[in-house]
Amino acid sequence: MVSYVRRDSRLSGVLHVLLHMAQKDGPVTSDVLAKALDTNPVVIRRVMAGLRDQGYVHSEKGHGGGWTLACDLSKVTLRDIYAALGSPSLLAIGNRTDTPGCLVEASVNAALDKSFRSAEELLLARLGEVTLAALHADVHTRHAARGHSPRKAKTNG
Amino acid sequence: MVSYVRRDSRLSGVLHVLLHMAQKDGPVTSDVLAKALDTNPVVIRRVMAGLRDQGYVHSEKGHGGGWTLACDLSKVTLRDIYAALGSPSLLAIGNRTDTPGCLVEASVNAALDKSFRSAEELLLARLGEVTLAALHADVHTRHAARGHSPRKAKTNG
DNA sequence: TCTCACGTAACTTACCATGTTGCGTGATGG
DNA sequence: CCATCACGCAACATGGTAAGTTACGTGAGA
Repeated sequence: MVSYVRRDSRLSGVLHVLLHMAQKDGPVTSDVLAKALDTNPVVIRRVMAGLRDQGYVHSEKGHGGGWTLACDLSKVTLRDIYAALGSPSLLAIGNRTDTPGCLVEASVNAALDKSFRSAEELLLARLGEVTLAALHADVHTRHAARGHSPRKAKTNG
Repeated sequence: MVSYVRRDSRLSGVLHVLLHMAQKDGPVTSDVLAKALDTNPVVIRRVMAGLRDQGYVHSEKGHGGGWTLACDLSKVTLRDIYAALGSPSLLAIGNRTDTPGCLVEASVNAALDKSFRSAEELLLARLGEVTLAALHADVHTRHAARGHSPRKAKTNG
């Protein structure tokens, strides 16, 4: 009855991947993406599976294959991506029990749940305000601020 | 470099304990509290250590010993208790890396952090609005709604 | 047909709140 | 003074999950 939850960075990772894909013309292989994120290709495929199933990206096998964007970046928000990952738990703290047999605990649960829910709602709302296009534009802005030419970006890391 | 975090229910547990103590006149032993929370006395002592160090509760050894409240319930909020527990992580999702060597990741981090921070701030603010006294009153309200006499409460669970 | 790249299952690892055991300390009471 | 109680604390065990890894299968291109 103990719910575990590791600090989940899948959303962060997926966004990183999507933005890298947005900077490339052709398909990008899991291997290349894995190197960019300093991780394993299988991890990339695993985490991208949900996005593929929901049509945000497309994958192709064989020579010249890899991952390509299959959506309008200006119409997809971080909240959409979060949902595509299966809407994992947002909060790291929670109630001891969902079905308290004790009035005291029921009272505690009610008070905490109220706060928890409002925080979750706010977070989801904020994620819903940010489009992938906005993020992509931000990357270019940061590049310019670094004194580089916006195109032909070096995309290590 | 992977930050782990189990669904933390210490706040929930501590609040449960404090409210039970508020309903008793004398000291309450870790053993009694442990039975109420269906856990181990050592766990109670461990989680209460922070509260004791910060003066919210008092502990006494020997015969007739146990835990007693040492604060004004109307002046202590859930946020105070949360802080006394060491301000554990609130969010279950986070960035892959805190120090990105990649502009793309920096951009992702910035966007997510903004949302994360606002959610955390809201949650803390909400917790800061609820006093232990309010929770205690809520327990009595729930008791009355159950058709019991407010005093002499049965405090199982 | 060989290589590439994804698809997927199975296993391992890392991490940490919680559970548990054991021993020490101080206070009460006989 | 000694037995008992109750906290203090260190040390170890447990359990669950994201991420890492290995292995094998499938389909597409050269």
